Amino acid sequence: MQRPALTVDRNSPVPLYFQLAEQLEAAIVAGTLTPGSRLENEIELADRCGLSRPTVRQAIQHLVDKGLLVRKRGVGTQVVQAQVKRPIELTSLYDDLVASQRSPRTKVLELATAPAGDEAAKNLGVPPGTPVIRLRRLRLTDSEPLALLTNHLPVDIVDLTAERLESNGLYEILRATGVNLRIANQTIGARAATTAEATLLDERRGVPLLTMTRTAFDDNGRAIEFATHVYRASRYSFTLTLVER
Amino acid sequence: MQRPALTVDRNSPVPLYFQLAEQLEAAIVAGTLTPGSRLENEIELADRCGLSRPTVRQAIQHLVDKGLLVRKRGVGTQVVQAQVKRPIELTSLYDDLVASQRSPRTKVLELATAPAGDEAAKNLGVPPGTPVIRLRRLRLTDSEPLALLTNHLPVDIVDLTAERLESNGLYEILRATGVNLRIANQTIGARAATTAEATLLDERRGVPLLTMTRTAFDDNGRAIEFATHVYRASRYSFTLTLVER
DNA sequence: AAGTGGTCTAGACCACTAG
DNA sequence: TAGTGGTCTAGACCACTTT
Repeated sequence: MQRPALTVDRNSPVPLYFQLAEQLEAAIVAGTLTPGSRLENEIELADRCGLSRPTVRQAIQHLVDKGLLVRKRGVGTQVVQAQVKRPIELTSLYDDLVASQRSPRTKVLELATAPAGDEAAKNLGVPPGTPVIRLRRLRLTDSEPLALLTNHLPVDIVDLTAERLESNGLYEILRATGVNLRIANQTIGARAATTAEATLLDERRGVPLLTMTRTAFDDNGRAIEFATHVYRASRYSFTLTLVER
Repeated sequence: MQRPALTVDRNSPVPLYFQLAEQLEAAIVAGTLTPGSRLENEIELADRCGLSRPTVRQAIQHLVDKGLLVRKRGVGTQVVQAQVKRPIELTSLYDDLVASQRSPRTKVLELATAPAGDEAAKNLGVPPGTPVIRLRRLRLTDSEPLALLTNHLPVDIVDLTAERLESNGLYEILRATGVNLRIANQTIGARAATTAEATLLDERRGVPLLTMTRTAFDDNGRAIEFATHVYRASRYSFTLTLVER
């Protein structure tokens, strides 16, 4: 049983449950709460923090969803033993790379408005032939090609410039414009590189590529982006953590 | 604003919030609640079902996590427009295939106890050389090879027989033995098929394969399984839905 | 100004697990 | 039997969005 120091600031605009969750997470990351160790029970935790039990439960549930804690009825709450890896999130590759300090670079290959093809139209929920923004970028890290990114967006979402796209991720630009991405459907597969792809990615024709297609929707349910990305399998893979609820 | 019929059974052992969530989900699937439509507010919903607001909120939160509903403060709760696909879950490929009615078949290629190699030992958290169960299976659907599955398990988890493995998924067997899988780390990538893999999968050497490695832990945080699977990219891909919280 | 979801409280009873 | 988390209630006040 381990009892990390916990204090909440009732004058902070940050919700109390979130303050508690952050402190517990920090204690886990710092090693103050060791993997496999048990937390105090919820009542005791509530008393010690001066919070109600439902608020404490909300904080714990947050960390259970994150895969950091495990609860068992009749037993208690334990710190997960398994090392949790960063899950696939609703973020862009650019954000991911920045987060892992990989100094990404972007080369805009195409930025144009063109009639939507059948696939893009279907995924964006617009009639075929509707003008859409078509964007193709090459993403590099440490001057090595990593991925070829193709995106389609409705024309009225955001004004994109090649310049801005070379210094910011697409999702970052969307967020700054006030677009709130809420839900996305993704498919991950593999296929052989075409000659054109191989040339751009500095590989040979036929090498395995990891593919990801994604349709992202904002909080109104409107399709904001249809993406078809291919990654060099030799330099990229997806990592995720699954939590049984 | 749409008001589906909702009733809860207070004598049922099923939690009230779950009963409500199920009925709302059923209404969404059935089309009674159409995409984009708004639900009643939480107070009204609570009154109409004879439940308290926190219980109603718990039901709604469940469906938000599932990606079926979206909540916006000051606005209301809406049915998501985007079609939600089945996410990657902590289930086996076998279960997935059965669920999609694909009549899977399994051929056990190897089932033996052998000293753990470095990678398996590291992922299972045992010293290298510790005896572990090594399992290799070929999974087919409609008599076509689909994937080559390699698993390592600690010897004392479960008694496996080739016979049982040919008629049940590994996860099903584990569940039946009382093992509760709680968390798993997965990596999805791609690479070219070796000659041996190509022969087994009825492909040619060098074709792109989709790869998945997974380490699964039970609710005590003990590593139960280390899997290395390769899929024919021409016949399989991963689908998942991301929800921004 | 009115209506919505977000947060929070202080209790209560129940189901499950362990010794 | 004692202790744990799971569920549930009936309120309260606040922050945000829309009218």
